[in-house]
Amino acid sequence: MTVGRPRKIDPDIILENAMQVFWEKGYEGSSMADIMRATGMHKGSLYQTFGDKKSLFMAALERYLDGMFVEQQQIIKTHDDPTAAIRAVLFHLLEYAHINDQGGQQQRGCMAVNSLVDSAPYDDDICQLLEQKKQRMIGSMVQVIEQIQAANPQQLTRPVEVVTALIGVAMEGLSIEMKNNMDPDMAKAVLDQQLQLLGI
Amino acid sequence: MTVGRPRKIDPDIILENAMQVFWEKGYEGSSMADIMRATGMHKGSLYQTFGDKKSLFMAALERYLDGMFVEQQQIIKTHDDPTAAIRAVLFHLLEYAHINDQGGQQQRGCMAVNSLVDSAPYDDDICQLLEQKKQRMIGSMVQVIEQIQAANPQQLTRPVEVVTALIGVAMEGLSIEMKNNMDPDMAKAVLDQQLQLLGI
DNA sequence: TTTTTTGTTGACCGAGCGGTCATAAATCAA
DNA sequence: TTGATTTATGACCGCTCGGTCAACAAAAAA
Repeated sequence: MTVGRPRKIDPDIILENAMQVFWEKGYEGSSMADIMRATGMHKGSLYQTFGDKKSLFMAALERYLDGMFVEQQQIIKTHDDPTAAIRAVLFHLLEYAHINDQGGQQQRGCMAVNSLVDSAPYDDDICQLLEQKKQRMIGSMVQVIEQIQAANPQQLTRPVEVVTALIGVAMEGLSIEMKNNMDPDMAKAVLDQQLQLLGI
Repeated sequence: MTVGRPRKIDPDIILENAMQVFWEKGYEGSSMADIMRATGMHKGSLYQTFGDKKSLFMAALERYLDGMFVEQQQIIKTHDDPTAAIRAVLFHLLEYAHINDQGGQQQRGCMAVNSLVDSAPYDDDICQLLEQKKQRMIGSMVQVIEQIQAANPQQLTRPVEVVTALIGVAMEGLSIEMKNNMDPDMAKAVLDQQLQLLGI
């Protein structure tokens, strides 16, 4: 076994709880006191484990993005029909933005989109992290869309880049609307319309 | 003339400068010191004139929204063709989000969309103000869209509410993308594609 | 048991925050 | 000139913030 006093709490659980706080309140809006409350750790330990607030935030954001990506890959894997796969992924994303298990009355939206507005513009590191993970997600979406095109060439009349751009923009818009209490069913209906327009 | 010491600066100019700060940095990100610097007023005067920080922010936000609305009405008035009118309004909105005359290297996005993410979720008053102004804007857009439908019934295959929802979501998404340095020409291209999809 | 290593704790720090207020300054009315 | 009225100023206040650190606790190694 390793030398020294053992950890009281698994750092992964700490990160998960910290992520929930950042997701709900944003970077600036979350104080270290909030995170202490949510994690049960004292600030000294948090700083020793994660460095500073920004590093903790970026670790939490990466956890969020990676967790989401894994879920998406699983969804894609469980669908044979690529159209069904992409729809399932996007509707799952909406569900993700809707849930708020911190007990707040407000919906949380997508943590990535939230960060895009309130953190990324003021920090290049966060900006880069988001861009990198976004490219990864677009990459896997492109694969699925190309499957659709291969199976049914006349279904999609527009280039893949246009389709992904329009989907991305719509998802970001919906995340914001949901954060401002758009009815989740309404959000799903809007997404459905957008996908119909695109032929998906 | 009125009794008492005259104002050093027109409150309207103060509000304009304060708005620029809030637009660029958001509500939480703007300190009263920032606003003092931008307006040339000392905090005592600001508090006497506007009450508190939130009231100042709401006044600035309302100024932004009303200014934008007036510009939109003018654009609509100068176009006979309703399709051209609605396109002009939306492309003008993109231009509006792109300009950054504070000298920052970052684009500002739309102040309303920014507020939707970083202020509205935590304050009912701001939320209400944004909702009210949004309804006003949707109202005037509905009028134009109904003109399109009246002139050419088979151009728009979907209900007005669906069209406005899809446009709104796309504009919000584009505002975020532009805030994260999407090329303005790219943003225009995406908007053009979205409008083509809708038959506008 | 003693030493070494690692994790935990909470008091403490300087800085910046939003907001207040007594005082000074600038105008008009008398 | 004097007093009333309004605006401008900046020192000041209490609070919260992110971050530090020396003392303490718990385990393995000696």
